[in-house]
Amino acid sequence: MDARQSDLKTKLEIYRAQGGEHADLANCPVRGVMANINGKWAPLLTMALAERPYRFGELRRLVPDISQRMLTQTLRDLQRDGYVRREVFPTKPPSVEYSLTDLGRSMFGPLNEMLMWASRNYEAVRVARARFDANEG
Amino acid sequence: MDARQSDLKTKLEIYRAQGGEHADLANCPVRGVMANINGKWAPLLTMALAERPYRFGELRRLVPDISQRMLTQTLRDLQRDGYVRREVFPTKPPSVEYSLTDLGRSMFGPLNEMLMWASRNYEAVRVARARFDANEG
DNA sequence: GTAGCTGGTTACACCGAGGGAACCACGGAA
DNA sequence: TTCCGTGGTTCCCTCGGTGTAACCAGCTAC
Repeated sequence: MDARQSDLKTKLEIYRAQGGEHADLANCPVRGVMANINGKWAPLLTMALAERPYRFGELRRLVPDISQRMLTQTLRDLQRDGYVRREVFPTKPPSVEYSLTDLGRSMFGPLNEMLMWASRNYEAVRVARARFDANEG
Repeated sequence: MDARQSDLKTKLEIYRAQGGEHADLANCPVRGVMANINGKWAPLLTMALAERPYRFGELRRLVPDISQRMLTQTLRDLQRDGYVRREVFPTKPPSVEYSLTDLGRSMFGPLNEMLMWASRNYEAVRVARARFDANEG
């Protein structure tokens, strides 16, 4: 009936129709991609690797408040999704270098725009939060 | 020493220097902004409101698998950060309309680019995951 | 011999995001 | 009178993301 109204609505209906019975929005494939991109440390590590390749220990020293466990796990998740390439060099002791793939660099484009938006506007958000909280109590 | 190397490194040092003692990267203000943007339902609701204003019940019917609790909470978080405006109309029964603010529309730009990237590339990510998992077991 | 660096893995605990269901007040309709 | 629709709120519970600490193998330097 109303063309403007049916935009997102029909998108959602199409998505549900494609996916069959279990096509709830909670399991949308876009969500599955976003989840790994937006982990607690993934954006920061992606930023670092977008600049140049880093070795494991270098990343560890660059970001001191990440635990070794989460550094390993986040890098593995990024590697699994195809954003990061892991290369082992037979030095003594063996060293491991992480670098962005083409897919990773492609992903970093929009991610970086989000991050830059946040760093430009976090002050406005802080003000909005303060005003909201003031009108509460 | 090496100009290329010092890029992110010096940024992080500057950030730590600004923030004093408690300036760990885990509490970076950019993180605080990103957290509310990347909630489970926030991107979907922002997409809906970027299209046109919606009433509470409309959003509820548009996204059936969100619980009423999370719809209320997510909308309130978005409102608190200044992305969403909440207006009550004295109809019978009273209705509540949610719409994007200018800040919200500004935020939706880069968010939408991330979402579009994900919807263009989730197949590549799925393939990368499958290959990674195959080389594991 | 003992300590330290390389890059991990594993067991354990915590806590906060999110889900489910019940409840609320108000008014209209059958 | 009872039910439904409006837009919430509150309690309780689960689960997964994250942190802490200990442990591992191999080689080097003191």
